[in-house]
Order: sequence, then structure tokens, then C-alpha cells
Amino acid sequence: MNKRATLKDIARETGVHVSTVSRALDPKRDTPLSEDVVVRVRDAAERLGYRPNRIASSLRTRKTMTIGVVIPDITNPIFPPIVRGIESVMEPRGYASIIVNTDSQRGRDKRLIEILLDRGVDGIIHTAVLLEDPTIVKVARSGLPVITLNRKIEGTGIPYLINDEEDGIRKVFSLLYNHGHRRIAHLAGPLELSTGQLRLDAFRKAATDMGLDSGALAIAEAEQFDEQGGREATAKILAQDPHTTAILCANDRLALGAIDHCAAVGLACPDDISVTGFNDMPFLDMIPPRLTTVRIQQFEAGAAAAGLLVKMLSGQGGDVPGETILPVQLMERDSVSAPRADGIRS
Amino acid sequence: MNKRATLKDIARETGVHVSTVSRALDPKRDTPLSEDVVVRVRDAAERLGYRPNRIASSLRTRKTMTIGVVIPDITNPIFPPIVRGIESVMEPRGYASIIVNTDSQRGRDKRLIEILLDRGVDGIIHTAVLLEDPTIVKVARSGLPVITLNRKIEGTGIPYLINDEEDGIRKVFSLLYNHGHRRIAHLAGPLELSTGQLRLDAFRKAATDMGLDSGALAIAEAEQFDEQGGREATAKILAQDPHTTAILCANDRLALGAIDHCAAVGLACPDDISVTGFNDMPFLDMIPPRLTTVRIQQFEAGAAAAGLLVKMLSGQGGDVPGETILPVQLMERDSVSAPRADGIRS
DNA sequence: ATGAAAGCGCTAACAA
DNA sequence: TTGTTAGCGCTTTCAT
Repeated sequence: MNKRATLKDIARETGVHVSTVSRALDPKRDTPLSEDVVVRVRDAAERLGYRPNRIASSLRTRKTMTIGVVIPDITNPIFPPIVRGIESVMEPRGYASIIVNTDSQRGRDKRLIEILLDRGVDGIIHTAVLLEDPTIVKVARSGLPVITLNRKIEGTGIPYLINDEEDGIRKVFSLLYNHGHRRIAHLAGPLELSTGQLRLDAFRKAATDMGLDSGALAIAEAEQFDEQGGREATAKILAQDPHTTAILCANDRLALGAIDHCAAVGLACPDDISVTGFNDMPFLDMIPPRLTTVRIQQFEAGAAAAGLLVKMLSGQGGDVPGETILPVQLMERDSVSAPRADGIRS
Repeated sequence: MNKRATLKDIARETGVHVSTVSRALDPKRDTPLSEDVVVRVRDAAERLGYRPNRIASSLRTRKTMTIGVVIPDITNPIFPPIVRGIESVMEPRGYASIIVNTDSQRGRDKRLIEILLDRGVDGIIHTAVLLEDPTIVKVARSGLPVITLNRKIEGTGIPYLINDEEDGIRKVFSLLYNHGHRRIAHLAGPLELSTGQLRLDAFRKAATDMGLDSGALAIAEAEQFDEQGGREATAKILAQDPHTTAILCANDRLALGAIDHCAAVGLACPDDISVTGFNDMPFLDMIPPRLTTVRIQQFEAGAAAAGLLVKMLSGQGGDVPGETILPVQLMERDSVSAPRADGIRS
């Protein structure tokens, strides 16, 4: 283990002082240096295979060139593209990312944020905030650049980047309506998450806008944004209104669970019941019945959030909008059809 | 941004020297200290909300409590569980992970490894090594703890943890054979990767063991371990031997591509042609025809590799076996059936 | 244009 | 049992 060369080694090699070496190697140096010295230093650095010790540099400058990324669970297929999007902008700028998974466990985020803070991250992209989230709010207040992605915390001044939930829900609601559905249920996500809450609000609004009484529609909240949550909530929906002809789900995995539960009780999708999702997660279009859903930008959202963070990191925080909303796109596939005319289920 | 308290602050507060404070706060301290001081220091630390500055500590101890994880692409569904497995053992021990994606691009790994080294990672888990991989070999030789996962580099002394590729291929080959298949083709992965090479070797061995002439079987190498690679290689296989009745693929995504290409040329799976995969990636069992495949341990493999790394990190490198092979399991689903008896395709 | 010196916050060898 | 001292490798102010 022949240890790495340091500035001191280069100084000895070239006969100049380490501070001069430091200056010569600084890419954006402001101090004037003789061309001769610069060349000799660069040369020696090259020869010795010099790599700056970022730890030492960080201690001095309080910049680690590392950011933290908080996600619920990398195992959820929509997050890998988001992470890649983030890295696609951070890495070329010299930033590395430390990713932590909260598993949507309240309280766990506290410990994870500490892990990030302890390592001196320069900023945080948080995709797992709760509607109430004192931990990250405190961090942001302390002056660390923070962006929330996919979800938001209102009234804190933390810039957020989300998808156009309202438009997405409206599009899918309209599609169901136009197919003739009137008894449209909503399988909501956990309401402590802004996605769950926002999509429920959007559902009610869409129903009202279409002239339906949103109070009369079946609504069930899933405990988790996953298949099991979808199954359980679907059972509640069918109990609330056995005549439901369509279930608008707050995300794809809930929809997959809904379809599964429906099949288990003898309801085929889309023949007996229509189901829609949200997100358009990877591989979804290979799973039958190919789910009609709302595509959110994943890679792009990550990249955009990272772009905002970079601005904050470079002191141009003033240029960062408090709210960024990314457009969504309706993906019509096979899980929606007209309600059965024969009233077989009534 | 009221800055974090330092040892110095606690020292001032308690009237003892900073080195004493440092000792009092060291969880595994060996030096004897008076109970009184310890209590006062702990107390003050608590009161001031002291959190150790890991950067400073790292500079001194040359330990960052951070490891690097190199993967091909987090977007490939088998990696998220592996990453979670790694974290399940590293995080409780105080380690954070920096994950980098090589995108299987030769050369890119060099830059990524440098990113990790620059940040002073204490060790590396590498899941994307090539059969020839001078970069990581050099790093390991320099003394940094390195483990390779899923793939191996022979003859370098770098401990590796892989799946029982040979057993997996043999199981799936036997299954096809027992269903009556004799014209079994192999859709190989890129041969510069040990998984690609190992599975090809295992395929030939299995064929020979079953009494088939492995030289007579169609074999095509995919350029990438993905659907597109699978489609292209399948075209080659069908050109090599139009009478192929089964394609044993080196992984699931190649198999998905194979099925897709077969469908495009009018061959239904499994009725006209049987196809098998490898890995049993997440969500695979929801995609029709449900693929018969070999399940590798994903989360567990990550956890096991991390366990080995932890040993190396704590100086018990001697206890780490050079080779660890995890058992695999045959998952029989719907993509294999007997070859058509009516010879419709011959 | 370059050198000297201080110091980021911590740890560890040595001294008392 | 505790204090002193030095220093990890770098950046940066000040002096020359």
C-alpha cells in the first residue's frame, strides 16, 4: 500500500512551497502564478500520480462534494430511474451521492439524515418526506440546501419538484368517465404522504368537475403503496359499493393489487371492472392486463431536481423556484373498458 | 446556521482538555477516566447537541466509515435487492455506502473507482467486474479491502461471492431434457463477463453430461444482458438451427427478449418453443408466459458480501474465504413444455 | 509571484 | 487519571 502522494511531496519534488503547489493545481485559481511553476507542478503531480485528498480539503473548505439522496425504497421500481437522473447531473459536476432508504418508517429518517449530516453532505434531495416532517425542515432551516422530490412539505420554503398529480388524475378520471363509468372508486395511497393526499384531492375535484357527487363514491386508503395495500383496500371498496365499475388507483402497485384481489373474487379486469394506475413504472407494460396509467417522468425528474440543487449549491439559490411541476402523460392500455351493459354484477 | 458544537466547545464547557473530552466520548475507550469527568462530558455533549465531525476524524484515522458499491446499473431489477442486502449489514455497523453505476461501459469504471477512492472509502463491493479488470485489481493490491459479487476475477486473490451458476444451468438444462428437448440452444450473455462465460461453460458441460453433442447445439452471444440483446441473439439462434425447440438463456432479460422475438416470427412460447431464464428478477412472475428460471439469492448475496467485507474491514481478513458460492433454486413456471410432437416446425 | 503560518476538528503518542 | 503536543493534508490570509 504505497500511500498517495500529497502536496508536500510535490513541493519537495519541485522545490516550491506547498501553498504554491496548491494554487498551481487549483483549476479555478485567481492568484497569478508564473507559467514555469505551474508547468513544473502539474508535471510532478502527474508523475507522482497525485490525487487530492478530499477529506483534508473538505475539512478546510467544509465542502465534501457529496450529496445525500433520501428515498423510500430503492426496491420500488420507480426510484432507480430517479436516482440515475440525479446522478446524470451530479456526477459530471464532481458530486457523489449517498443514498439512504427510509422504508417509509417514521422516525427512521431521523437516523438516516444524521448519517448524511455526519458525512458532511453539501445538500440533500429528499423523495420520502411526510406531509409533516420536522426532521428535514430543521435541516433546511439550518441552511443546508434541500430539495424535495415527488412530495412536498407546504409552507416551509423548501423548494419542491412534483408531478402534475391533478392533471394526471383528471386525465384518467375523464377516460373512465368517457368510457361510461359513473361508479368510480378511488384506491388512495397513505394520506400522510403528499402523493396520497394530493391524488385523493384531485380525485374528488375531478369527480365534482364531471358532475358526480364525490361524497357518494367509494374511497379506501391503503396502508402502504404496495400490492398488499392494494388488495386490502380493494376489499374495502367492494364492501362499500359492490356496484363499483372502475377503480382509480393512486399508483401502479396498488392497481396491481386491486386487479389481483378482483380476480380472486371472480371479477376480471377489464371485462368486469376497470382499473387504472399511476406512475407507469418499469416493466409495467409487460404485465397483463396492461395497465392504463399516468406516466410520470422519472429520470427527468431526478435530473431536474439535481439541477435545482446544483444551483443552490453554487449560491444561486435565489434562482430556484419554490415549486416545479412536471407534466404527466396518459398511457392508455388494456385495463379500461366500458362498464358491462348487461348489469350482470348488479 | 448555528454551527455544530466541537470538542473544543465541550472542553470549554466542562473545564477539561479536548483530548480528555475525546476520550470520554469514545465508545470503546481503553484509557481510564474518572467517572465524574465522563458524566460531565457526556452531559455537556448532550446539552450542546454535539455530533462528532467525521471528516476531521477521518483525516486523522484514515477511516471514513463509508464503503463503495459498484454496480452495472441500479435500473436493472436484480440490483436493488442486492444493494438493500448490503446496507442491511453495513448500516447497523455505522457504514454508509456510495453507489456508482458503470453502465457496463469499459473504462468508465476507472473514473468511478477514483470517485470512491477520492472520498476515502474503507472498502469496495464490486458487482460489475470484467473477467479482465486491471483497475480494481490494482486497487485491491494496494491494500484496500475489495470483494466481488456475482462475478469474479480469477487468480488475483480478491475474494468473491457468486451464485452456483453451474448447478443452476444444470437444473434448467435437465428440466428441458426431461421434457423431451434435444435441440436446446444457449443464448449466452456477453462473454467478457464471468456470468456470461460461466453459464456458457456450464451449458456445454450439462449438454455433455446428458449425452448430447454440445458442439452441435446452437449458441449465440448477446451483446448486452438485456431484452434487445436477447432479441438479436435469438434471431441468430434460429438462423443457426431452425429446428431449435428450446432456448436456455443466460438471464431473464435475455429470455424476455427471446420470447419477444419468437412471437414476432410466429413462434409461441411455450407451445412452439420453450424458453428459460436465470436470476428470477422481481416482478418476473407477473409477466406471461411466466418464465421458468433459476432463482438466485439477491438480498442475501448482498448481505453475505457485506458480511465478508466487514470482516476484512475489522482486520479479520484471514477469515474470509476466497470463494463463496450461494445455492440457487429452480423455479418452474410456464415457459417450458414438451417439444411439439407433430413436427410442425420441421 | 511566492513563502510563511495558521487552522479546519479530531486522535494518539507521550508526559506528567 | 489527565494534559500537552503534534499532525492528518489541505486552503487561505497575510506578508514579502
